[in-house]
Amino acid sequence: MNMIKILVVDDHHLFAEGLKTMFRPEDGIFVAAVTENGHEVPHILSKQEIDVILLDIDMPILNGLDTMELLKSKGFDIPILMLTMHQSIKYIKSTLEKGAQGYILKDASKKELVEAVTKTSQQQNYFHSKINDQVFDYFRGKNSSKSENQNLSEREREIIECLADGMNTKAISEALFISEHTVKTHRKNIMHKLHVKTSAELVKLAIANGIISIG
Amino acid sequence: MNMIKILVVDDHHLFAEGLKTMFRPEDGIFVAAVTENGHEVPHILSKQEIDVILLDIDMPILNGLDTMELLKSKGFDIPILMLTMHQSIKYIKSTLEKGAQGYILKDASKKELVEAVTKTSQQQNYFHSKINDQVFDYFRGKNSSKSENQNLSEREREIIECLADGMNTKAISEALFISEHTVKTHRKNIMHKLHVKTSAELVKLAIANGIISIG
DNA sequence: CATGATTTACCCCAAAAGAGGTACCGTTTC
DNA sequence: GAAACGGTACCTCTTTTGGGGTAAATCATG
Repeated sequence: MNMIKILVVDDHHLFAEGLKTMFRPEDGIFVAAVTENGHEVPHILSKQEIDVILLDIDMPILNGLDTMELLKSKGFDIPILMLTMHQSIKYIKSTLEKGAQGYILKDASKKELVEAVTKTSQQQNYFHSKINDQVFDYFRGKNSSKSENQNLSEREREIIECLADGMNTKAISEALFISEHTVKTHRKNIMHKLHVKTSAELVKLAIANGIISIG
Repeated sequence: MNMIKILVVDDHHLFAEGLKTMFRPEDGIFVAAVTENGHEVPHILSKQEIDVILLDIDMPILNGLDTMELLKSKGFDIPILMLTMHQSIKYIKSTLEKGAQGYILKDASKKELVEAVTKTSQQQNYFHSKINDQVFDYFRGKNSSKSENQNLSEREREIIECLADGMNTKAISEALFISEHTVKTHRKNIMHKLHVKTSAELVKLAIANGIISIG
């Protein structure tokens, strides 16, 4: 039986270190490489054979989604299993769109991870049961409130960022070199799109959905 | 040399599982027990000898801070090393106040963790270098802008949560059975305490500092 | 080139927010 | 028992928000 060679990309050293020692020969899985930086992945892939990439989403330098983008642009086509603590539909959706093979949570059991890695290596999809529920929920409510969350224009995102930074209409208009009327129109449109009643709620929703960051 | 017996309390099975296999005899550390539920800790402690508790903060059923509270109330006095991904001063402050022996991040190295556990078992304090910086920063700015971030009253936190949920003054007053005047007074006081100019900024800051959650 | 999305800008108007006060009543703490 | 704090409530006032419109210029893209 051939061992499945995996590459772990995770900025939590301890977690990656733990995975390394967790797999036993009888699991059929072997951690061939570990890195905490997405930028290093192409280099590793060019030097050694990897069957599955275990990819964390939250990473400081290059996050999981951007890492997938990088790999795609470099022509790599290795099955990717996202391993993360997030069950937000936003992340799940993004990873699926970018072509991830599977999605598993950090609170999964070892058995589930072994199954996930095995399936992924065979080009099969794997989704943690908790994730499945989320996905179903999402598609059930497809043409209701949540579908339009992401189609904000760049300008609209800018406005939200300004609002989150405590700027009022006048300040925003000066910062973006547009009239106060325009700022008001944007804010109005955004609030209508996202179905929120106040700027405060807008900021919370924007943070929750990753539209803006908390930096 | 006596092995240090540790109890790992973490809802991320994979992480806990990884720790279990990571420690080697030469590290002098041995994972004696693992649980994902803070409620089970007293029971485990009464059944077996534990030298150090490795405690995660984010847990669904009983979080790390409440677990510490529970242990204190039951009279247990075993050194606790907080193991978490958060570097927010809020968590650090809370854990210190509750008497944690140390604080280490999940992106630490194995070497650092071994050092942390060892020190903790000897009743010494351990703080990850990243944490140290945070703590110093905090005390440096003690009587400036950031000092009052955390001393919001429970009522004030409630008000922020309502604002983040898109409620206006009237809605909040009805939800909390107080007058609109009172809501305005609270909001005013909060904004003054946290030095923010708008409710939108307030929500962002509250989320960033863990005062409210994005649920 | 035509259609649609984006960005821009304006109108009116009611409601809410925000900045400045004061003040009373319980706790807790010194 | 006085002081400090938290929660409550009220006042006035100006500024801002948010809801309802309309509409032009620009950009993208089929």
